[in-house]
Amino acid sequence: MDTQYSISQLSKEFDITPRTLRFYESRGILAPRRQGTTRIYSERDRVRLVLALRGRRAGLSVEDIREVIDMYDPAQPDDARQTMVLLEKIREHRRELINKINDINETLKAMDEIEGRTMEALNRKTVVNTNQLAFEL
Amino acid sequence: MDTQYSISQLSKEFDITPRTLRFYESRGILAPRRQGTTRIYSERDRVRLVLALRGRRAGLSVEDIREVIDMYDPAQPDDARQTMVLLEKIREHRRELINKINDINETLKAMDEIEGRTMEALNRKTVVNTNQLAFEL
DNA sequence: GATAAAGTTTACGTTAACGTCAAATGCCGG
DNA sequence: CCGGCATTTGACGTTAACGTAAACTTTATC
Repeated sequence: MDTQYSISQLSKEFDITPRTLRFYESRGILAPRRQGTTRIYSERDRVRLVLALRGRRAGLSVEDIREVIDMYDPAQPDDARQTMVLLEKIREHRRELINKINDINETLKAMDEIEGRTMEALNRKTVVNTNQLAFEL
Repeated sequence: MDTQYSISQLSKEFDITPRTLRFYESRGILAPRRQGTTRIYSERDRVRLVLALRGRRAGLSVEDIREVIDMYDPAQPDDARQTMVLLEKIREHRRELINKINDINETLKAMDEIEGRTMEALNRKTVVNTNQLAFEL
């Protein structure tokens, strides 16, 4: 079958603009073939796009995304030295991501506490308001 | 004791520039008192800065950070309606953060796989190189 | 074969979060 | 009193990740 997609199909499916797809192409993340001048995206492009959007939501830069995806989907085998360099980059990314998760968790904990305290305060206020209301009736 | 800090002390401690501290002040996150024209940061400022930097690493915008911190450390009690609005914002933030963690975890899983495959490839290459080396010797 | 719909390139615009001067002021040891 | 260092305000500069508009071409449709 070798499914293929137009730029508008992909942009609708993932709720991004064509501009974003062209931008990712300009940064080496996507490489659709051309039919004349029109872009035609393959299944492989679609997979790379999924990974890219996930990385984006995870907070990676477009450049980082490209590096990671290229490792995941190696077009040409690199020499060992180059591979080690990239491997170290991946590990660094991972350390950063783990730190990020920790920060997020801390923030979530703080939010929980805020929510608890706020609800409590809110209840107190509601009681007061109810009393006032009762008083006025 | 009521410890207090100069702008350079805080910027060194947290490895940020004075510019960042002034910027956060301009956005309502910090509010150091002044001695003449010079900023003097209190322990409360320091705490708010810690929260701000954590939120920053977690991927919150400065505006979001301000909202969250203000809820955490309410200067004046808000009316109930306003409180509900902020509370809903907090909950939305939390949903976003949880999604973010999921994306990060997916990315980490992909990285694990990449690392495994890369190590494998690397080992194969090393063997080849070793052979070549042996051949040349 | 006109017209609309979709796509293309080029290029300038936008926003967030600071960076980077510049020019002036405050303060301190010698 | 002076040179030097810390700070201040103000303003323009920077980068990333697209948005937006213009001017055209291609493709589909009636």
